Amino acid sequence: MNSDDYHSELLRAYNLKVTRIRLQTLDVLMRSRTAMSHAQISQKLGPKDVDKVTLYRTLNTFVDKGLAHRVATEDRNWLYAIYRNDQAHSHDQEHEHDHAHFVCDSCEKIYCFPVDSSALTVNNESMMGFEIKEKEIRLHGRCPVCH
Amino acid sequence: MNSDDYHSELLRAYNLKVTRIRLQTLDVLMRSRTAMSHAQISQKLGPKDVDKVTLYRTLNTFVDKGLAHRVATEDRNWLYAIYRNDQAHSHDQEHEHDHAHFVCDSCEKIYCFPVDSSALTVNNESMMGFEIKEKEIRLHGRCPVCH
DNA sequence: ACAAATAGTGCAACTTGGTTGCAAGTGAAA
DNA sequence: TTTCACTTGCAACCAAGTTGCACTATTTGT
Repeated sequence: MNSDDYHSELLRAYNLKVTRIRLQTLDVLMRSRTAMSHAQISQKLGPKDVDKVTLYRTLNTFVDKGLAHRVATEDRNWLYAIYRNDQAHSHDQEHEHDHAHFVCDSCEKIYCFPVDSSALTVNNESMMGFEIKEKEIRLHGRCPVCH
Repeated sequence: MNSDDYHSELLRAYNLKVTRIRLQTLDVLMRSRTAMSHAQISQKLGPKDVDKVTLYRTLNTFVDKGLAHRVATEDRNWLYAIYRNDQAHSHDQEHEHDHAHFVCDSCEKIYCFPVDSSALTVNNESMMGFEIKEKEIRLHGRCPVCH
């Protein structure tokens, strides 16, 4: 099975029609180790080949259907990343989407990591009465490439 | 010492000239338990009384000088909160600004919490080679008010 | 294999949140 | 009280993302 077939199946599994743009977008995201912005994806796809609005809608659809997730960066942009099988999330339904994001202060790339959410604890009394449903840990520093 | 005097001193301690707008902005932020958006602050101040650009600049200045910090929300806005004394941060210089933010999924307010950063760990082999300088944990759920 | 129904695409115009440039006003050090 | 750098207010601007609408492509049923 080639990667296009694989991607088609993935799209269908999420009740999405298989279109050229979705396949290409999915492919770009799958190949990237880091979460990508609209602009970055658009560039990879060839900006003339894909309308910016269509790409925004494609990405939003991926997020809405639970195929991808979105991270807001410090400079008020969004980055998108596909949920990967190999990024084993907690099997606890509640915390299925717990995340660790690593933000490189040098190249500004954002890496997504699998994380055992039970290892994330906040030991503080002032949090009494707050019901925690989901956790995201965001780490800043330097990635191996920029080291 | 009244609160204005206190705020004046705080501003001076951060090498900022004491102006009406800074005092008022500081006051609004100090009174709030949650991080506030430009729009929220502006409303508290009386939108006619403070130019939006000036408020943006005031907030940016606070952040630049280390008096406040900024959290990017999911919907690409910024919220601002003063670093408080009573929010004891780790005394480890490196991780001085480690944070826990609680995002209420109902009222969308963001609460800042003190946190013992050493309690935040990500146990994962795939993070080899990543140098972590700062950590932020972001928790989603329901705050006591919306419970 | 084909047509109808449904969903996706492309374009232009728009909205929102935030920034820049510049002239005028103000705080604080001397 | 004068000076000078810093702050403020206004208008114009910018960039990211969205909406409305006509058109096109994918899917489903036959």
